Amino acid sequence: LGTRTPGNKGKTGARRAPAGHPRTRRAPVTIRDVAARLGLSITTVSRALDGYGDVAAATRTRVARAAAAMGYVPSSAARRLRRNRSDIIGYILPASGGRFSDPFFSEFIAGLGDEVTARGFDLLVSTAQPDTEAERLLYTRWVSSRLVDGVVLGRMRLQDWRVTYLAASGLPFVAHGRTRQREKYPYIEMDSRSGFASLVAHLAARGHRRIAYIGAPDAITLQAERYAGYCDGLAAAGLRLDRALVATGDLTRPGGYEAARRLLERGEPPTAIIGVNDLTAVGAMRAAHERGLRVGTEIAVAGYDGTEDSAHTQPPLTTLKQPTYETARRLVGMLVAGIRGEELPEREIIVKPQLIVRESTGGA
Amino acid sequence: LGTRTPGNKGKTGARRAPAGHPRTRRAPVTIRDVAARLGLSITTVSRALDGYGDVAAATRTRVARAAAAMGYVPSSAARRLRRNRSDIIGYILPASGGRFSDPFFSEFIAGLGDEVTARGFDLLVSTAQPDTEAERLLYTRWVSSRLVDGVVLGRMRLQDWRVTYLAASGLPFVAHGRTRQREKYPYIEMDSRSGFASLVAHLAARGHRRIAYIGAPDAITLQAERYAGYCDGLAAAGLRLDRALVATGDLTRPGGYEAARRLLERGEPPTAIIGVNDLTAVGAMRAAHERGLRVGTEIAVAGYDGTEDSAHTQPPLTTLKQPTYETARRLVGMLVAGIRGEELPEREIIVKPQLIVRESTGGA
DNA sequence: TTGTAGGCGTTATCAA
DNA sequence: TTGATAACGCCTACAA
Repeated sequence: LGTRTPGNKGKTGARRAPAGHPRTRRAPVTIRDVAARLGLSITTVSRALDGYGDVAAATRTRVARAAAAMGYVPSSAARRLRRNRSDIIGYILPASGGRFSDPFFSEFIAGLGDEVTARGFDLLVSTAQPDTEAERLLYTRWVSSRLVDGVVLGRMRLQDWRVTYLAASGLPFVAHGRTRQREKYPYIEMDSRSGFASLVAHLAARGHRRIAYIGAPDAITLQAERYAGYCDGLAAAGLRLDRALVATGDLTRPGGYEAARRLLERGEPPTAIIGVNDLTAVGAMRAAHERGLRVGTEIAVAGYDGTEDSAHTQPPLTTLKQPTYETARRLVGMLVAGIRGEELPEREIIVKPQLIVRESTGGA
Repeated sequence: LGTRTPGNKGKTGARRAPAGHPRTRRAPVTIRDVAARLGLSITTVSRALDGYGDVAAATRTRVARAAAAMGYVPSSAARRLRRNRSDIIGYILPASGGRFSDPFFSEFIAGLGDEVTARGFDLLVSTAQPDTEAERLLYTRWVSSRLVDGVVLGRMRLQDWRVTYLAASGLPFVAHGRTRQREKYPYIEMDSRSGFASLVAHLAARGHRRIAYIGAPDAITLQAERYAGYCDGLAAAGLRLDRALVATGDLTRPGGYEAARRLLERGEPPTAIIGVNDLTAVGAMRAAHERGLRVGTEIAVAGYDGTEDSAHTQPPLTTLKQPTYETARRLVGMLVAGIRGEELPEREIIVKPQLIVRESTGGA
C-alpha cells in the first residue's frame, strides 16, 4: 500500500502561496532548497555545513557559498527535534506582579546572558514568586516539555523542592547557593557567614555595641547563612545577641526602611544596622536620615552585595561585595559542562565576599 | 524498495537503554506511549488532549486521565516543528561584558516575564552591546533560525538597523520608543520631551538660572527626545541654552558622576543638574556631595525613570516616573496580538511620564 | 467518533 | 566521497 507519493517532487519547489498582506513572511529556505540548487543530496549539504571530514573540499566550499548566498539557516525546531536538545538554558527570577528593581539581578542576568551566548546556548527567562504554584508550573513545564537543556537556580531555600524535583527528573542544573537537603548538585555559594562575621567585627572595632540586623524570611538559605555570621560576629566580639535588635525585611528597600524605622523607634536604638543585602541597607539609611541621624557618624549602616549602586549612595555604603557577574558566568560554565556530560573538576565552590569599607560605617 | 520496516513496532516499547550513570534521564513519555497504553490511535489521543469536539466524552476523560497518570507532556520541539511557531518572544539587553545594574531593566524584564507567561509564551533573553556585530548576529540568528515568534526592542536608536531588518524579514516586533526612520511599527513611547520641559519649568520656578543637563550619546532616541525637552523648557522659561552646561554621560552612575564633576569644576558651575536618567542623576548627586554641596538646598538634581531606588536616595530624587513594568506588559500584549495576526486598536502609544518632586530639588 | 498516512526540516545510519 | 532513507514527536487532511 502506498508507494511513497510518486513523482511529486514539486514539494520542494512550490512553496506556500504568499498571503494577501504585503508584509507577509517569506517561507524560509530549507536545506532541501540548497541541495536542489546544487544538485546535491541533502545529506551532503548537511554534512558539509556541519564540518564533517568526509566531504570533498570543493563540495564543502560550494555548499557553504550557496548556503550563504541563499540565506540558509537551519531550522532550530527541526534541529532540536532531531538532536533531542534545545541549546537553551532556563532561569526563573524570584519576582512577579509589580515592582522589582534589584540591581543584583540585572547583573546576574547580564552574566548569564554573556556566558550562555559565548557557549552557543540561549537563555530562557521567566518570573515567578518563590514557592508558589506558578513557580512549580513553570519548572515542570520547562522540564517535561523538554524546552530547556538545563536550569540555573537562584535564591535557594533551606528546603527547596526544585532540587528534589530536578534531581529526580535528571535535568542538569546548577545553583547559586545551597540547601539543607541531602541531594548533591553543583553550586557556587558565597561564604557570607564569615563575611557577616567580619562585618560585625569591623563595627565592634569601631566601638559599636548595639548592632542591629535586618534579615530576610527564614526559609531562604542566604538568611540562615548571614544571620549565623552575624551571631558568630557578635560572639567573637563578646557581645550578647539581643533579639530586640533583630528585625526582618524582605530584601527590598521599602522592607529595609520599615524594619529600620521600627528598630530606631525603640527606647535604646541600635548604633549600627546591618542589612541582609544592600537594598535593605539602603532602606535603613533612609529611615536613619528621616530621623535626623547622620549615617556614618551618628549611626553606621552596612549591607551585602556590592553592586554598583552601593558606591553611589549617600554616604557610600559599606558592604560585602560578591562577584555577581562572574558567578553567573561560572555557573553557566558548570551547567554546560553538566549538559555535555563532562566531569566537573569542582562541583561545589565557595567564594569569599570582600569587605568594602566606606563612609556609611565611618570610612576607612 | 522498503516496505515500511515490517513488524518492528517494538520501536515504541523498547526505549534507549539507560546509560551507566545512575542519574540518567528517563526517556520521556510520548503521545505514542499514551495511545499504546489505551489501545487508541495517536490521532485520537492528540485530539482528545487538544479539546476537539469530535471525541467521545468517555474517551476524552480516559485519555486525560491516562496522560496525567503517565506524566505525558507534549514535546515542545515536535510541536514547534509541526505548528511552525515557537511560542517564544525574544528580548536583548543592551549590555555585555561586565557590570550592568540598571533597575530599569530588572523592572522591564519582570514585566516582560509576567505578561509573556500569562499569554502562554516564553521569553528568550540575551545580552549584546548596542550596534555591534554581536548584536547583529544575535538578531539574525534568532530570526533566521525561527527561534522566536517575535521580539521586543528597547533603547531605540535614531537610525536603527533592527527596525529595517525586522520589518524586511516580516518577523513581528514592537518597540519601546521610536526611531527617525520611515518604517511603521507598533510602539510605546514616553513623552519624555514634554516631561523634561516640565522638569526645567519646575527648576526655573525654584529660581534656578544655570540648569545643566547630562545626556547620553546622540545616536540614542531617548537622548534626542529628552534633550529637546530640556531645550524647550529653557526657552519657555526665557533661559538661554548654554552649551557649557550640557555634558554627556552614558546612562550609568559612574558616567553621571564623571560628567557632573566636570560641570562642577567650571568657573560658574550650575545650580541645578538634570540627568537623562536616574542613574546619571545619582552619579551627579555623588559628585555634588563630594564637593561639599548639599543636594536639595545648595544644588538641585533631578533624573528620569522613577524606579524604586529614586525614592531611597539621600536626599530622595526628583524624577520623571515612567510606568516601566506596565509598559513592558503592554508591549508584550501588542506583540502577541501581532503574532496572532490580530489588528491592534492602537499601534502607536504615547505615555506621559509623571513628575515626582522630592527633596533633591528642594521638595514639594 | 476513530484511524491512516503523510510531512514539518533536520541528522544519522548505512550502503553504494 | 556521496546518496537514499529512516526516524525525531506531533498535528491534521482525509478516509473509514
